Order: sequence, then C-alpha cells, then structure tokens
Amino acid sequence: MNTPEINTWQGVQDEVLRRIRQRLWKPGASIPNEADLAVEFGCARTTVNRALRELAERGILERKRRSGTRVALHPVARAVLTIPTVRSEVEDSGGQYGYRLITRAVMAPPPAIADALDVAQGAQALHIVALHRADDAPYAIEDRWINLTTVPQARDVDFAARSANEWLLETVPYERAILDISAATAAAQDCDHLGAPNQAPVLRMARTTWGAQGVITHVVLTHRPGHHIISPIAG
Amino acid sequence: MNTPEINTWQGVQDEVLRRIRQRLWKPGASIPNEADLAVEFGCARTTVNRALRELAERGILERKRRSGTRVALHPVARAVLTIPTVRSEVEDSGGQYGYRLITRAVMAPPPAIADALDVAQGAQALHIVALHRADDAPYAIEDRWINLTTVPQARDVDFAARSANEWLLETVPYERAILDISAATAAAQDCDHLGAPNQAPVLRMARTTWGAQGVITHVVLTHRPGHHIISPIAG
DNA sequence: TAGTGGTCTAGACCACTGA
DNA sequence: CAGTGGTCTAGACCACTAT
Repeated sequence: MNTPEINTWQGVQDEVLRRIRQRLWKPGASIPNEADLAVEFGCARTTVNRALRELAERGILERKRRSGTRVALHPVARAVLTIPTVRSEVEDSGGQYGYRLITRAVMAPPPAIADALDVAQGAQALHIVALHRADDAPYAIEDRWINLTTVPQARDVDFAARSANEWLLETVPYERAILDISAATAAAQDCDHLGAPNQAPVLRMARTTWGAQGVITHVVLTHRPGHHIISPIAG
Repeated sequence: MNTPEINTWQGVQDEVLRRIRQRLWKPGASIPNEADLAVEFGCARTTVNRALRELAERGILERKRRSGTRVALHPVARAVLTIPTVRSEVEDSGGQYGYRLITRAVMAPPPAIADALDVAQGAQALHIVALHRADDAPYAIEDRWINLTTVPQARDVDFAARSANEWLLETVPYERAILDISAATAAAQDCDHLGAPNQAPVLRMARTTWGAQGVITHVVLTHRPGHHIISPIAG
C-alpha cells in the first residue's frame, strides 16, 4: 500500500484525526511514536510533532514522555468564548450601540465587593452603573467597581461618554481574569433600566480582573432577558 | 546594555509580554520582525516564531505577511470553558455522582427540535429525560433528543444505567458542536425534579453536536438554581 | 537505563501583500 | 518587486519516566 507523502502539519493532523474518528486508533490506545509516523508520512519529525502537539492541547491526544501518545479516553470538550466589549458585541451583530452612565460615586463597597476587590472593609472604591443599548433598546446593565488603590487615575475620569471597560482596556494592562456566569432574577431596579418584566430571568456575567498590582476591577453585566451566549466547540 | 540570551520560546514570550504590559511596545504599534528579534535574543528565528505565533493565537498580537507584527489594539479576551461530562463535573468537585433515567421514548419531536436535529417534521427521534444528582441532591436535568438517522444503534440502548452523553462519546465520533447558554425560568416539571422553588431562575446549556453524517444529538441541560459556570480568562 | 516527547538550531523555500 | 511571516528539514541534545 503506497501512502502518498504527507508533508504539512495540517495534512498530518487531518490524517491523524481521520484515523481517530474512523476508530483505526481507538480511544485509550497508543499510537506510533513521532519518529515512526514521520517515516510513514515521509516528513520530518518536527512536522509530526507540531500536528500532535496541537491535538494534545485540544485534549484529543494525551502525551507522556517515555510512555508515548494515546488517544484520549474521555476527550474534554472546550468552548472558546470570546468576550468582546459590549460595544463590539452590539456593532458586530449590526446594531447601533449606545451608552448611558447612570451613577458614578466614590464610596465604600459592601463586604462581598471589598472582598472581590481585595481591599480593606471600609476603604473607598469607585462605583459605576451604566446602561448599554442596542438600536435604542436596553441591552445590558453594567455594575462596576474599580479598585482605586491599583487604578488611582480612575478617580479623575468621568465615565459619562465612554464605558469604563474601554477606558480600562486602554489604560491598565491586565494579566488575567475570572469569568462567572449565572442565572438570576432581575432586581426591580434592573427591570426598570432594561424595560423587563419583574422577576424576569436574566444572564449574569461577573468578571474580576487582575493586573500586576492586584485586582483592578470587578464588574457584573446583567443582560436583557432572552440573551444567549453562543459559542462553537472544537471537536 | 547587555541583554542576557533568551533561548527558549517561553522566555521569548515572557519578554515580549513584559514589553507589551510595560507599554514599551504600545497597542497598535509594530514590533521588530522575527529575524531581528532572533538576533537580539540570541536564538533561532524558529524559537521567536513559536513564541509570537502563540501570542497571535491568543489575540495579543496581530500578524500579517509583509507588513509585520503589531500589538493588538483591542485584544479580545477569550475564556476557555471546559465542558466536562456531568459525572466528572460532579466527581471533580468531590461529590458523589448519581444518575436516574426519567423517561425514554421514540417519538416525533416538536418542530423546533426537528429543525435542530435536521430531520423531517414528523420523523421519529429518541427522546431521553434524565436527572443527574450530586450527593443525593438534584444537580441538573438532561433533556436530550438523539437523531436516529445518524445514530440508529441508539434505538437498542436503554439508558437506564448510563447517561446518554457518556454512551455517545464512546460510540459516535463527533466533529463539532455549538453551545448555547441562556437563563430561563424553571418549568413546573423541572422544579419538581430539581426540588426547586417555582419560577426559579436557572442556567440552561443547550448543545447541538455534528458528526460525519450530520446532527447527532441536541441536548439541553437545566442546572439547579444557584449554579455557576466559572472559567479563567487568559491575559 | 533506554525510549519517548520537548525543544533548539541553521538553513531553506514559499506565500502573501504592500509599496 | 521586496520584505515579511509560514513552514519544512535534518540533526541534535535534553527531560522525563516506565521498566
């Protein structure tokens, strides 16, 4: 059997995926080592390595030194959520974006927020509530606390025209964040702003963001009822 | 100024990230080309390439042939949600997993489901409702439709002991899927099974899965009230 | 200890694309 | 047309780990 040469990493990856999907290589089973595959495909080991490394990162293969490469028994599906700014989320779906500041105040946050911001109880922080609109309809409410210890310059910014998110992205480099998605019943005040019926179920996305100095901000986005987060899952 | 040699791709990546975060390389600005960086760091261009390629995949850099590499102006944050089986989700958090089949029937799905499954209106499909438990408390309700055209062997499986998800993962190779997260009010029946108060807000995760032959299954997981999806966001 | 994947190197050719 | 990133190659050494 004369297999034609496969000498691109994409080609190798496709062929490996095919063998896995057609169960020529079964879940849990070992596959040939890189050197052997390189010989079989007629390419360099580097090329095989790149193909297999990516599949391992996707969770489709499991690799260990010395013991070799196996087809993952229970591949863990991964959904990559892109978290755009609300502005680009609205504009990318063809809507007209609008922004309105509702309140802005320097005050001591409630204990749960102080905890999330990693500041002392009673210390002051900047609290911002704003409404995002799409095509003149309410889209989401942003309830944000900014840590004035790590981002002191926020004290001098009025966020009347621009969302704090965009300002922060440009001003303060962040290193990592945590996203927390949950369902909740819209508070009476939120219903007002969102024009939603009382007690409507809404999607909440809370995000805490860290920079080099510590927590930068904690924000809760409450979307209008009926909002969906849709994302592809790689196979 | 004698920069010490950086000759690992991780080292190059760290150094590049440092320069971006410290604004030595500003958002939107071009950075030196691969060959120059390789000379500066005292390593091979391949090494620089791997470091920069990964940063581009993460959305931190934007690369184009001929015009070079720039620091992304609006880096798009990405959250990688791992979608485990409910079993491992429960067990990994230290709980005791339980499963109970509620109903199993071959029947014609409602139009919306027939559409999602990509089968003709009136065609039969396998409908399964099951309850997942954690430590003897209800955890989530699974409402699943399986396409009997693409997965005919499901007709002969009773899903009394094992969740359909686990059976499908082992039996039918899938190629891609779409995830849809939303908030809803628990239906009266769901409240019964989940032991939840009426009208409680719940998180819904709907998933449609494709294999080589077309749609395999469409499943809606309704989590108990108070469920959170938590995920890191890479910076 | 030996076999596997992880990585680096130096060089090469190619594909794309802006000037 | 020329400069950039994208990729492949052949070879090498190393880190880890099952035996």
